[in-house]
Amino acid sequence: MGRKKEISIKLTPQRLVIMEYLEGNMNHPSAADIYNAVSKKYPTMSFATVYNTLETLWEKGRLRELTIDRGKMRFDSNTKPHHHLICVQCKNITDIHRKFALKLPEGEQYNFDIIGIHVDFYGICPKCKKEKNNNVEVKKW
Amino acid sequence: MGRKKEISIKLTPQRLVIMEYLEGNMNHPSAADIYNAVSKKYPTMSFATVYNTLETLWEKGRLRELTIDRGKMRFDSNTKPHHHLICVQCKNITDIHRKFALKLPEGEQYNFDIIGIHVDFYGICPKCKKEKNNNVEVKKW
DNA sequence: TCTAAAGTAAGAATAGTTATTAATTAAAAT
DNA sequence: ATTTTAATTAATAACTATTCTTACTTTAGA
Repeated sequence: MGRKKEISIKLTPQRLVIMEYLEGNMNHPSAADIYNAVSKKYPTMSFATVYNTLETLWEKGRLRELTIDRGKMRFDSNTKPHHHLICVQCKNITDIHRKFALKLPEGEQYNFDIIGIHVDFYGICPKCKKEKNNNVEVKKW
Repeated sequence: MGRKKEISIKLTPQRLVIMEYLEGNMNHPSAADIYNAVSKKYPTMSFATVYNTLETLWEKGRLRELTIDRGKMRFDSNTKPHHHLICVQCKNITDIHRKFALKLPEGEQYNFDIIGIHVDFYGICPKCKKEKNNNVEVKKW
């Protein structure tokens, strides 16, 4: 009935809570973000289950993994092809749903089977621009 | 005299060995790759020194950090603006020096100060295409 | 209802990176 | 050239994110 049925994974309470949290979430949360949020609703939730569920959803193509932060995965429940605008200071990520016409150059070495293209725009977001001392760490991106 | 002098960091034997290894290196090595390679020439090299040097070079704008692999940094000594073509299977990274004309959509939420744009093409490289069982892990990217 | 397969929770293990500290060294200042 | 001092190194401990292990539990289907 519900949209959730469409994906062929066993529906457990834990998975439903996680999927509910992710659905329409535009914050590109980390595994810890997800764990912290869902354990409020489901206090016995374990970190392993968060990771297991993320892995499963991703295998089913329901999730994109983002490697934006140094050493910390972030997850994007928006699986429509889109690009990202990343604030190098606060690490917030904004979705960009424009389509860019990008073609690889010709050449032997580029003879890949392309399966995806991601454009990352890096910059300082309006909020961080306003704050003082905002250039202390700007070089770090 | 040499090009190395231009950057304003103390020149130590350790740093020179690391810089020499990185110069013109197109392999986008990880910290471990670098450590393994340079400790052959300089056996007392410590991992901490590799990380310290990478940090310093990056602060001086002499290095780009790539977050391609899950949980492992890779480093790019080519600081000219360029893009990447990534094999989702063997994780090799090919540089693309074409320039793409990319503009952010109009809109309040996109009012960033843009400081960089990176395009990542994902695909299967020619070498991996030839190999058998090459779709075992293809979904994992 | 029973069974087999799959999922969960807790915590141990691992990998990559960062932090700490005492000893060493490079570059600047005599 | 020697001294000074401030930065760098090496060893290793600590930390963080993620994966693995295991015993127990639950789900879905026969």
